[in-house]
Amino acid sequence: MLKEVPITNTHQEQATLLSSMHMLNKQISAKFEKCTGIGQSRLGILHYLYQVEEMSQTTLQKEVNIDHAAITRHLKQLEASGMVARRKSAEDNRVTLVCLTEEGRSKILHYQNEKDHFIQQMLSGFSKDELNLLADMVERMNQNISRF
Amino acid sequence: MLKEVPITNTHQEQATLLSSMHMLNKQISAKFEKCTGIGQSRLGILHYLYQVEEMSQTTLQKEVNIDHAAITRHLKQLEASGMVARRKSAEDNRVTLVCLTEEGRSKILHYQNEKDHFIQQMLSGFSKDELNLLADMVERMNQNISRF
DNA sequence: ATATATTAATTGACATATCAATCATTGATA
DNA sequence: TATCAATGATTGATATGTCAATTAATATAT
Repeated sequence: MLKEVPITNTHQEQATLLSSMHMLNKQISAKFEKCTGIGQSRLGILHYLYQVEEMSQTTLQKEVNIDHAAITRHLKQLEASGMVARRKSAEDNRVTLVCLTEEGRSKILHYQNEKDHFIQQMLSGFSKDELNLLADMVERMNQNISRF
Repeated sequence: MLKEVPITNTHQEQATLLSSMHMLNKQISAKFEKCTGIGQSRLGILHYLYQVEEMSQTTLQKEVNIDHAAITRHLKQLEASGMVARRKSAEDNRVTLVCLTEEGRSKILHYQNEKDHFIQQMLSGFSKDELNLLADMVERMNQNISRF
């Protein structure tokens, strides 16, 4: 009659899992920034800019999946720190085109290295199968809650 | 000479995984609050208070692993909304003791139900083995970055 | 052609988190 | 016991994110 785990514990375990994921994410955010010197979102923006010559803010916004307002503010700061340059589009005066500066292009390599190192540490001890399954589960959780 | 995956792709896949986890977490935060009507941290605070008669803010802070300042602000709002009550400790006038009000104690049941429902949805299609492995991997990632 | 819609970007108001500084109280010590 | 250190809570400054309202430019429709 005994299953592996009483049904009443399942709820508790899953709640604990959610809580653990929440805490893990907070840890990751904090440590990522500490190790790399830049936040995940900010580096994500730079990452997309790196792969392209120029990009409108809206395109960028859709790629990195951050609010319009947040993009504007990130880019302002990145511009102020000399990492990116912005200019109005000639064809459509509403759009602002963004690109990495030379300085930004060289600095991002350093950030990427730190990021890779961070990830290596975070995932050390994980087998290839585990990583695949983890990616799969993350994807499925995303799917499951995307309907709401 | 061919391994399963060229080494250069591993970095990219892991970076994608990190990014997916980041996005998942943002999704979870948003949808959780939408579904339950309260944020994860806030409900976490109530959850700990539920299991106990009274608690000092510092004890609570350590349990939920949120900054002192954030705790103070959460509790102020929870007090304003009638969910919790606070009083100074007689033995030590520095400490503030917190407890759920009757109203808070009854409302939390509703929140917990919504939360359980949310989690069920999020984890639907996950086998017991998968859940165990996921919990294990989350724990290991946490361990791996705790040193930094 | 002019009024109306839509689109891109910005700004303001708000929520939540952190860190650093401060205040009040208590404990320890010289 | 008078001083100094440690502790609990609060507050202020700052960072990042959201949503809603606004502004400017372009597209559409009558």
